[in-house]
Amino acid sequence: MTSTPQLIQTIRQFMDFAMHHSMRERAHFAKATGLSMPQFGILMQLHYRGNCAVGDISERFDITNAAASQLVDKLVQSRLIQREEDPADRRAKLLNLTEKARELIQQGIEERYRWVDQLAAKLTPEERTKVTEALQIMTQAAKELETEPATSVS
Amino acid sequence: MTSTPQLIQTIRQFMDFAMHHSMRERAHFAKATGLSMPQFGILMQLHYRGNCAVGDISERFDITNAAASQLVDKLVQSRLIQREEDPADRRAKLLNLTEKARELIQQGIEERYRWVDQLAAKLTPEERTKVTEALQIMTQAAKELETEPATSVS
DNA sequence: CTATATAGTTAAGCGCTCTTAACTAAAAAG
DNA sequence: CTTTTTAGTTAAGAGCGCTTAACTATATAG
Repeated sequence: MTSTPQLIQTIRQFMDFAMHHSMRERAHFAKATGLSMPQFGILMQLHYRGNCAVGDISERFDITNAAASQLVDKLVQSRLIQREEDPADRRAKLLNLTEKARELIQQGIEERYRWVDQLAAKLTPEERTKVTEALQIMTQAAKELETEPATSVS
Repeated sequence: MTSTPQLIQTIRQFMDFAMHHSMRERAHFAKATGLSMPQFGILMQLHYRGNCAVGDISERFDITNAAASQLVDKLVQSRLIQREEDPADRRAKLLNLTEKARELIQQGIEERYRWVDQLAAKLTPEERTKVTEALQIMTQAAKELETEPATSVS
């Protein structure tokens, strides 16, 4: 248990940089597309988690069904979401991204990761090897954490 | 230029995890304290960048002076910001966090980094060494990027 | 079949942020 | 000293997201 404080400090510092850039790019993208943050969030959920129902959105963002329905409706009117009846349960709706939305999101992702590309370009081959290995370790640990119940800190 | 695609993929993947957690904790904190996202952002700016004027806020968040003034005013009424005349330029105002705000922010930071602590706790001593070294490399690269003019990707 | 629970929509109303426009007051320029 | 620029505030009004409440329609339980 020797270098833990330094480790934590190092992770926090890098995450501050990463967060700072991601937030700014996210805000910039939302502004450029005219999407509000909640609308943007819904598109990202559909992109990463796949098609879902209105209730999944209200659950994920901790808002009422009414609010989710209204947000979805605006995205439908903007031709970014397709809303159709679920044949298996005709009360429910199936939400899909339109092609227009997919293109938009792809742009957003590329913009968001431009910083990562610039960062990677600055590293030497030796550094790249080290960083790749270390972040794979971190990602693995993150995945494990996600599947565990919440635990207390050491 | 051998392993760059894998490197970039690895960085992106980890950043996705980190962003996901940071965003959720940020939203949770804002909700718990009753602060809106813009209000929270202003407090964070004052925390990280130190005291500043109203104009600095409007510039940073790309809003008008009027909007910044109104947001600040609400934070002043909530006793989270102290607003006093700048003796060097009596048109300007000096904005400071109150003690109440500092305590609040400290809680927020701890909450936001709980994930980091859990992550660090999962690593072996050997992994800790590797991760520390790699993230120091990345942070250094990020710092260098920040001071450079915007560059195109290789 | 009837009663109840579930999925979603709609409308009214509140609070928030934001903008524009008009304003005060101080600083800088002529 | 007068003019112009700068920093900030205030007010009116638009737009958005959210909630509650009332509603429709489908599915499920008794």
